[in-house]
Amino acid sequence: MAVVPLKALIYPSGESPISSPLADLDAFANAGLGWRRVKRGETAYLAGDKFNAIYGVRSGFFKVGNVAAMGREQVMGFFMRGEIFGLEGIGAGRYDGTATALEDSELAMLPFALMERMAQENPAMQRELHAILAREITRDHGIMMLLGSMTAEQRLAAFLLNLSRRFVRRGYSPSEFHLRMTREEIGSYLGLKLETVSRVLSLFQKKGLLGVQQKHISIVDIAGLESVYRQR
Amino acid sequence: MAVVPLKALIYPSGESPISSPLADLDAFANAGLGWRRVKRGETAYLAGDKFNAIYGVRSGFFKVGNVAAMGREQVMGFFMRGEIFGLEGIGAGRYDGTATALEDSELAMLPFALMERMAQENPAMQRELHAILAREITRDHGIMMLLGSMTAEQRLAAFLLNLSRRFVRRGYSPSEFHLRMTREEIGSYLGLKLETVSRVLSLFQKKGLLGVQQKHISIVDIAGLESVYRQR
DNA sequence: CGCAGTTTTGATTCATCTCAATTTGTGTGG
DNA sequence: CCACACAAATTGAGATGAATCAAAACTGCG
Repeated sequence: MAVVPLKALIYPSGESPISSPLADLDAFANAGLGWRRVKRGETAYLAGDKFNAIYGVRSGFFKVGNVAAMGREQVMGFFMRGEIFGLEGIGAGRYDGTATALEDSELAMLPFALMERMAQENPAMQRELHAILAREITRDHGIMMLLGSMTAEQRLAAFLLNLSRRFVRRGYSPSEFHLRMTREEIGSYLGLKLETVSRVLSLFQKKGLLGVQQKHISIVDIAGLESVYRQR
Repeated sequence: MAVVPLKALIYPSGESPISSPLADLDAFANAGLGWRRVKRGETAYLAGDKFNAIYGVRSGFFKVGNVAAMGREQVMGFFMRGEIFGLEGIGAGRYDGTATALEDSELAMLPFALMERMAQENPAMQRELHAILAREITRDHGIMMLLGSMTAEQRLAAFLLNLSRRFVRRGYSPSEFHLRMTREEIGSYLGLKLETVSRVLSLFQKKGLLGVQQKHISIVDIAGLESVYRQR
């Protein structure tokens, strides 16, 4: 049996944007694991769907959001190439959010039952799985921090710095990028209204921290952004 | 070897306030697992400590908080008997919060390496472990929802209803309880200032939803609270 | 190439914060 | 057991950051 590291299941070819202790594993290569194309605007799963797999982004960009009781959407996360989403489903056995592609994308499906079985037999795979879950917990705590105690400016600064770091790890420019999501989606993610997001972006531009051209962002002064984030 | 369900490690005697598919497992009983008394105001661990175990509350009440950069504390969670905390440590190998007892308490220490080893050999234990991690993710998402899109009144209502549900599961009254934490800690958890917490509590009282006597809360109108929570 | 969806910007309102004073409760030592 | 001191909670008044409502400008999709 061929030994296939997890990363190879997510990334098309040899590349490994994410550094993590990768498990040697074989079953995936054969097993029901599939790849799936999802076009912009289409969904990988809907809130309420039965949970069976987590997803790795091979290419493209996703949002996972939760349409709560009364129409208002809450975006729980954005995911780019090499990142994994769908973990919110594990608890209840159903996804509690809807995953929507923000651009034409490719997904690797990682059936959870299979992952569990493999983790059972392979300590490295187990570590990998726990790392994935732990990363999600850490990520969520960071967001709680943001939402619980930061101003609109700090939230936006943190958001942009976080995006920048993630882009850079994937080999893109840290300072020039294209937002795939609308102001409304950013706002939902950060607990702000779209007008506020727009205003703060304009403010940052006026302060000389950013260049903003609709969805094109260029970070002019990273240190400045960081100090906005830390201020107070 | 005696077969000991996980719950028995957390609860002193036979009782099982939490319903979950419990693993049959033995190693714990013998292994390095320990119990620990923590007095009110003392800590189970500090932010930055090396992560080695997660904790089950056998009795008492804990808060886990994160003193970010500039003095301002952010409370990430409150934990009562039968609940498990310390999971934030798994990701980085260090706890990123400080766990403080809000009353004299007893903790069960669950060494994580041991749990992983056991999960490796015992599918039921593995399921248990994943359930613990998944529950934390679900919990965090709920809090993100709160913080991202709810008013002060809705947050307080959700908080009280959540406490009530948790108390009831442990065999306490759903409508009469004693808050172990200060208004400031509640506020930090909910992304509000202590004065706001106090005001909203007073408002609820005036509306006839609650009786408030400092830390004694009696929920007079659960349905009313629920409708506050859902309103809009 | 036109139009719907998105973004920007302005004016105003409102919820929550901040600052401040008072009351109430709690733990400690005489 | 009482009294004192300190911490926690309540309440008020005013300031403020973000939301809301509204209009105009942009733009990229079909």
